[in-house]
Amino acid sequence: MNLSDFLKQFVSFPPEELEDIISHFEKEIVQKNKTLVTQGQVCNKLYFIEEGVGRSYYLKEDGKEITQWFFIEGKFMSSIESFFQQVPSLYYLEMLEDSTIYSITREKLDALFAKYHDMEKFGRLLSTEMLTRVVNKLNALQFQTARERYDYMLTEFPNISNRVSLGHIASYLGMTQETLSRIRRNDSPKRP
Amino acid sequence: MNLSDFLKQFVSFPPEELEDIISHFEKEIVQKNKTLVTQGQVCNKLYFIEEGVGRSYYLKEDGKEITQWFFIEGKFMSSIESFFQQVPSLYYLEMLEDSTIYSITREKLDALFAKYHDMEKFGRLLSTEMLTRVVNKLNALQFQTARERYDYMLTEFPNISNRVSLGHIASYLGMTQETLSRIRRNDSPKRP
DNA sequence: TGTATCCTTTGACCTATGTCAAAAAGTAAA
DNA sequence: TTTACTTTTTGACATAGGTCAAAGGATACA
Repeated sequence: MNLSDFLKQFVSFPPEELEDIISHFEKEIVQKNKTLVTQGQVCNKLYFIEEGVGRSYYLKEDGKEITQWFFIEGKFMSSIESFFQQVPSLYYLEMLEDSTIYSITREKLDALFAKYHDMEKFGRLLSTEMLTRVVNKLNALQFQTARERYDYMLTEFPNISNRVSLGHIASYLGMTQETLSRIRRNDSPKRP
Repeated sequence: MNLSDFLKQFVSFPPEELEDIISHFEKEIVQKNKTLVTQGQVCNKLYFIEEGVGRSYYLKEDGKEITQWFFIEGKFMSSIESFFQQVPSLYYLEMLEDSTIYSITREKLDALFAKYHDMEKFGRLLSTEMLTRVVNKLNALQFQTARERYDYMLTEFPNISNRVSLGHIASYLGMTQETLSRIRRNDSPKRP
C-alpha cells in the first residue's frame, strides 16, 4: 500500500491537499539491518513503510534486546513517545529487510497539522488506531499464557514469523526464545 | 482540576470556543460502585473526572475481574477502543468512589471536532498522551518483575493504594493479590 | 455493640516459564 | 563443498509467582 492510499483510508482529503501533504515526505531506500534511531536520541521523523519490515527494541542493562513492536508495510513507524513528546528515545528503530520508506520531520508534520484541519483529523485517527493496537497487546500480556500470547501475535502480525527471527518474536511477547520454540513444537493451534 | 483547566493544558482555546465546548458536557454525580458501562455494550460517552476514581475491568471466563486501567480526577475516562471505534466494549467501567464527572456523547464530540480545528488538535494530543501512558505500562508488563511493576504503578498512580483495594491493583499489574501482599510486606523500595 | 461481609495476610505446595549449556539445523561466504 | 557464523531446538535444573485453604483485620449496618 502506498502513502496516498493509506491517508485516504482515514480521511477523504481534497486532491490538492493530499498532493501538498505527500510532497513533504521524502522517499528513502534502506537496507536490511539499518538503524534509523538509537536509544537516547530524540526521534524526529515519522516513517511510512511502503515495503519492508522494521522493529523497535529496547536494550537491557545486561545487553539483551527486547523487541517492543513490529512495523510492516502500509503502516507508520516511529519511536512514538520520543517523536510526539520530543524526549530521548528508549528504543532503537531498525529495519529487518531491505525497505522503501517515506519520512517526514516533526516540524513539517506540525506545519501540516496547523495548515489543514483534515490533517489534524488524520493525526487524531491515527493515534487512536495505534492506541487500540497497543491496548490489545497490553491485554495479551496482562492476562494470557505464553501460548495465548503467541496466538494473539499471529492475528496482529499474520505470517511475521516467516520474516523475522524467533528471538525477536519471543522478546516481543515477553518470553524467552526457548519457551517460544517449545510452544511451536506442539503446534496445533490452541483449541479451548 | 476542572474541565476547563484541563482543556487549556493542551490547547489555548479562544474563550468563546472553550465555553461552547464545555456547554456540551453534562455534569453527573455518581455514587461509589456505580457501573457506567457493561461488557458487550458500546460505550458512547467520554467522561471527565472532576473528583473521584474509576477503573475499567475485564471479566474472565472463570469470573475473575482483571483491572485494566485506573482513572483519577483530572483525567478522561472511557472504554477507549469501544468509544472511538464504536465496537462492543471488552470492559466494564466502574466508579470506585462517590464522584463528580462530566460526560459527552460521541455525536457531540464528533461535531466539536468538525467545528473547531483547535478541538481536533486537542483530540490528537489527548490520544498521543494516552498512548504514551499505555506504552509505559506495556513496557512494565513486558520486561519487569512483579516488584518492579509495583514500583512503576506507584509513579503512574501515586497513592492510589489508599483509595482502591489491593485486589484491584494486583490484577492491574498482572499478578495475584497474594503476590502483591507479599511484595508489600518486604516494603523497602527497591534499590538497584 | 454485635454480626455479617468484605478485604488482606499467611502458609504449604505446585507449575509455568526462566536459565544455562550444548547439540543440531540453517545460511552465507569463499 | 568446506568453513564459519547465526539461529533454532533440546535437555536438565532452578525459581518466581500461582493456587488453594484458612486465619486475621476492617468496615458497615441493624
